[in-house]
Amino acid sequence: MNLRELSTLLGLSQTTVSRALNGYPEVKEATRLRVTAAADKHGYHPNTRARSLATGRAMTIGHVIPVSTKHEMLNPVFADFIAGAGEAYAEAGYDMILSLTPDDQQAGVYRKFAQKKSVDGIILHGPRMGDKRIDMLADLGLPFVVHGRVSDAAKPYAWVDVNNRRAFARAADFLIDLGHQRIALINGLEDMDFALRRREGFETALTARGLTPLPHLMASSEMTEIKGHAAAAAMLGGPNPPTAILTSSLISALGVRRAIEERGLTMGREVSVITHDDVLGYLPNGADVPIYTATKSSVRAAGQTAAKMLLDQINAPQSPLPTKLLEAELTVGQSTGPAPK
Amino acid sequence: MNLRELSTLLGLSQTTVSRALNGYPEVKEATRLRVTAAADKHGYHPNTRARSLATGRAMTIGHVIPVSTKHEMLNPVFADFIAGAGEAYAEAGYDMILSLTPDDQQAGVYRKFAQKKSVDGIILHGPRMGDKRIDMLADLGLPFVVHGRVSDAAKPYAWVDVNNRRAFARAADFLIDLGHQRIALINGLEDMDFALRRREGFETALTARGLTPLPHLMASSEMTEIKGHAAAAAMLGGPNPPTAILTSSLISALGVRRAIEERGLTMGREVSVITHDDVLGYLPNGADVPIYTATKSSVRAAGQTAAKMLLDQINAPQSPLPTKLLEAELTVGQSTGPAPK
DNA sequence: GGTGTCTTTCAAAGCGCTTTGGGTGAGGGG
DNA sequence: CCCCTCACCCAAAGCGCTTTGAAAGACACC
Repeated sequence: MNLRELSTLLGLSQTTVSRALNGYPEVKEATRLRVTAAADKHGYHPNTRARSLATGRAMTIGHVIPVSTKHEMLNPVFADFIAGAGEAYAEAGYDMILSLTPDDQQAGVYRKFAQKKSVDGIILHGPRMGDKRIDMLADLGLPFVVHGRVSDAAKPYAWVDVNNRRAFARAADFLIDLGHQRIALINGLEDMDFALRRREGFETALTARGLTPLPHLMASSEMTEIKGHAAAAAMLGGPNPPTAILTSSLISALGVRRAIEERGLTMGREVSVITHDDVLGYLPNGADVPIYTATKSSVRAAGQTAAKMLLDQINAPQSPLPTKLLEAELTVGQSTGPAPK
Repeated sequence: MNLRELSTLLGLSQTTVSRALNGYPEVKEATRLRVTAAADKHGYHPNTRARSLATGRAMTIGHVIPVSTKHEMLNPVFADFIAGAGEAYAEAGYDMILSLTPDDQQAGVYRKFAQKKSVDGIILHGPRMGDKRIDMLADLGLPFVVHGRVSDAAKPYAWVDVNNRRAFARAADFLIDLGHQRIALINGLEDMDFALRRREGFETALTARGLTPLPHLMASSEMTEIKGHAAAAAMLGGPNPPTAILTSSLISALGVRRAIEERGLTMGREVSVITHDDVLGYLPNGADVPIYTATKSSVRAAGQTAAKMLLDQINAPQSPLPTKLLEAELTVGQSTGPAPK
C-alpha cells in the first residue's frame, strides 16, 4: 500500500492524504479522520526512503562505534549507552544506524555519512586524547554530540560526560578520610580521555591532602577481570602494598577482589576497594546493600540525554552547543573500611 | 556534490556517469577511469535515499533487540553479536539499523520495517519458547535469520545456533567421567529457548549415565554475577551439596567461584565448575591457560555467519532456507578436577 | 448579481538516483 | 558506396513522497 493507492482508494488526491496524515491545517477534520482511519486499517506507513528524499531529513541518527584494531574489543558500555539513546529515538520517531568501525577508518565513515545523506546527526563514542574526529565533524556541518570529552579540541562541540575528575577525587578523599595512605589506582587505558581525567582527579586529591601518588601503585590497562586481577596481584605482592584500591570499572573490581582473596585477605578489611560503576544492566552492584563502594553514573541515562541533546541540535541548529556534565554519586558499600592500624 | 553536478562537471550525461560508477559494461574504460577519478577527488558518494528509492533496495539490515520490560536489561551478548554482523555488513556495503524494542511492541516494529521499506532483511534476537514473531515475519515476506531457535515454530525459518544440547551434554559427561555424582546446573532464564536446550542436554547426559537430575541442584535465573553467587551459595550451603556445577555464562561463573571461595573451598578441587563461554571480548577466560573449563562458542562469529546467511538470502530469495548449527568446543581449564573421594 | 474572503482540494514539480529505450558515429563486409 | 553491427553515450521516465501555487466551491456582504 502506497500513497497513490491509498488516495485513489479514498477518492482524494495524494496531496490531501499526505496533508491529512502529517497534521496540516488545510484539511477538514472530517476528511482527516476518514484518511487516518483508512491508513490505520491498511497499515499504511510512508516509505521512509521516498519521504526522506522529499523532505531532506533522514530521520536517522548514526552511531559510530570504534573497534580497536589492536584488541578487537568492544567496550561493553556501548550496549547500555545505545539502549538509553534508543529510547529517546524511538520516542521521537528516529531510527538509529550503527557503524562498527576500526580506529583507522573512522574519518572515512563520517565523510560518507555526510555525503550519502543517510543520517541527520552523529553520536561520537570513545574520544581519545587529541582526537581529530571532532574538528573533522565540525567541518562537515553535521550535528553531533560526543560521549565524553576531548581535552584539546580546537573547536567547541556538544558533549555529555561524567565528572570523572571529581568522582575520582571524591573517592580518593573518602579513602583518605578513612585513614588510608597507600592508595592505588587501577585505571583504564590512558589514551582514553576519561581515564586521564580520572587519574588527574585521583592525583589532585592525594596531593591536596599531602600524599604523593606513587608510580608503582598506578596501573593502566584494559578494563577486564583478568587485567584487574593481574594489576592488583602485582601491587599486593610487591613492596609497600596498597591498603586501598581505586578501580575504573566493576569488571576490573571483580578481578581485584579475586586477587585480594587469593592472598587470604578480606576486601573491606585489610584492603578497601572503590570502583567506578557504569550501572550496566547485566552487572548489578549488589541488590539491596551495595557490595562495592562505588562512584555511580548510569551510562544508559547518559545515552538518553546525549540523544535528546542531539535531536534538539537538529531541530534548532542555530542554538548554542549544549554540554552536560553528569555528577557521579558516591554510594558506600561493604568494600571499604578504615585503614588497618 | 550530486550526480548532476558531477556529470556536468565531466561533460557527460548522468546516465553515463552512473553506469561508469556502477560497473556497467557499456562505458569505455577510459571514461570510466575519468569518472571514478573525479568522483574520488570530489568525495562523491551517491545519496543513499535516492539510490534506494530508485533501486528498491535499502541496503540496510534491521536488528530488533528485545528489551525486557520486566528487568530493563540488555543481554550483553548482543554487543558482540552485532560486532560480528557489522563486519559482514561493512564488507558488503550494507548498513545496520538497530531497534531496541520492549517485548510487547515487537510485532509492530517488524510490520513497520516491512511497510516503510527501510530494511531488506532482519535478524531476530533472543527467541523464546513459542515465539510468535517467526510466523509473523514469514508472513511479511521479509527475509530474516534467527539467532537461536524456536522449538515449536509452525513454519520453517533460517537460523544460526549453538548446539546447546550437545555442549551441555558433553560438559556433564566430562564431569561424570571425572567421578562426579552430584552435578548442579545454574541455568539462564528458562523462557529463553537456548536455556531450555541446555537443560535438556544436561538431563539427558545424566540419565544416560544412570544419574537422576535433582531439582534442588537446578537453578534458573538471569545470568549475572549476583544471581550466580546466590544460586551457588544456596546449593553449597544446603543438604547434599554438589561437587560440580555447570553454569550458563562466564559472568555467573564469577559469582559461583565467589560462593565457593566464601566457604573456604577451592574451585577445581572440592568443587568443579564448567561454564558456557560466549567468548565476549571484554570478558576473556584466562589469557594463556584458560581458568575455567568451558564450552566455548564465539558469539561474534555467530553474528558474522548470521549476517552472511541473511545477505545470501536477500541476493537469492529462492534458495532454500539456510540453517547453521555451531558446535561448542570443550576446553579444559583449572576449574575442574576429579570428584573428591 | 458581482465581488471578495475563506476553506478545501488538486495538479504538478521536484528530491537524486537507476534504468529503459533509443540515437549517433565508427568500422567492416558486400 | 551502402548497409549493418558494435561501442559508446544520452534523454527521459519513474521510484513514492512532500510541497508549491492555483483552482474551485461556499459563503457573506453590499
